[in-house]
Amino acid sequence: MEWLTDEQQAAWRPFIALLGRLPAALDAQLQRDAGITNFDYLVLSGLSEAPSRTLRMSELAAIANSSLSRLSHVVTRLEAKGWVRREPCPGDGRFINAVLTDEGWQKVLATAPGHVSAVRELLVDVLTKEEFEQLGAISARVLAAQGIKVAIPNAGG
Amino acid sequence: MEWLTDEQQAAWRPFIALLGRLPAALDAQLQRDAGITNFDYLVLSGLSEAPSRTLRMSELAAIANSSLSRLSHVVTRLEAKGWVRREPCPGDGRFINAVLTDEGWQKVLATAPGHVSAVRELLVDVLTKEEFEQLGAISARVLAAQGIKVAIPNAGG
DNA sequence: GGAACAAACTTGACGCTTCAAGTATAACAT
DNA sequence: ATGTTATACTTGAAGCGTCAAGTTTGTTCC
Repeated sequence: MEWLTDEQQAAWRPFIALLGRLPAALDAQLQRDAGITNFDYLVLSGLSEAPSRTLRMSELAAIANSSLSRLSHVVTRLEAKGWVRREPCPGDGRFINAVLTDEGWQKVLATAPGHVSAVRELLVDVLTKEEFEQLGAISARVLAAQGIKVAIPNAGG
Repeated sequence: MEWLTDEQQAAWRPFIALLGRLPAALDAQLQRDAGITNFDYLVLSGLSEAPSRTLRMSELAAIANSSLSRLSHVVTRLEAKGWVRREPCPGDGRFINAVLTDEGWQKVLATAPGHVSAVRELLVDVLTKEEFEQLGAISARVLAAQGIKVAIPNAGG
């Protein structure tokens, strides 16, 4: 085998540190201010942007970068809090629609500003416009290599 | 408040997807081939690179981007597997040294090649040299804004 | 149209992470 | 020298994620 070159390590180390720390920092803000996890937020905000605030479990799992199993557990918790409800899909009994309730919508509205601020403070505002775009492009490329395409709203895609 | 612009979202979405998926992919390889988590590996390899394969718990926590609590639990498990042992520090009774055992060293040797291959396949090889360096520089910058400095071996730092 | 297969989702158990609290040692103040 | 505060770490419980199985509903293929 061959470990990474010094140059590669100089890039790898900061990146893996970021991978470890940024999610923790984002989670900390959401937990403190809204009592939810980053993943909860991803699920709620994913639903909030969908037509009729409704998505099939499997679609929602793709948006939240999650296994169905994980999503199922989380939706059970979110349902218990009254933010989401499940509805069987009339056409095909295998599908389950997750629907954001009005209370869930209110939760998203209440939570978004603080979360957006955290994203800005931790990431967006410490980078130049070009750097942030590069970060996005690089991320998209890594995901594309795994066959994953990320949906971007308002991007004609 | 103000949500992100379309341009910013076009960068943010792929990035957060990467944040969700890459650790899972790395964990999957390590779990399958070595029965350990990414975090376990970070701890073991961190020790393997330290002088005398020994680090104080708090230093190791910094290297592994972890809380002391999390590290303490993990070291307990790694100790049970015979890969790490704890030693009180003679000079200052508050410090505890974590020491990589010979078995732990062997585990690192056995695990590293597969892990490195995964890192290459998932990340390094799908990017150009320039992109990978940019990714490292951007990561370092984001961390620096939090006051975090990442140690790079063989970099005169 | 009935049996085999597949797809979508759920469930339970186990392991890991986090949080709050606790212990033990050292440094500091008076 | 003694009480106070700070540092380094541990511990237990509660919550979350993962994995392997299980359930239910559709599809396919003679």
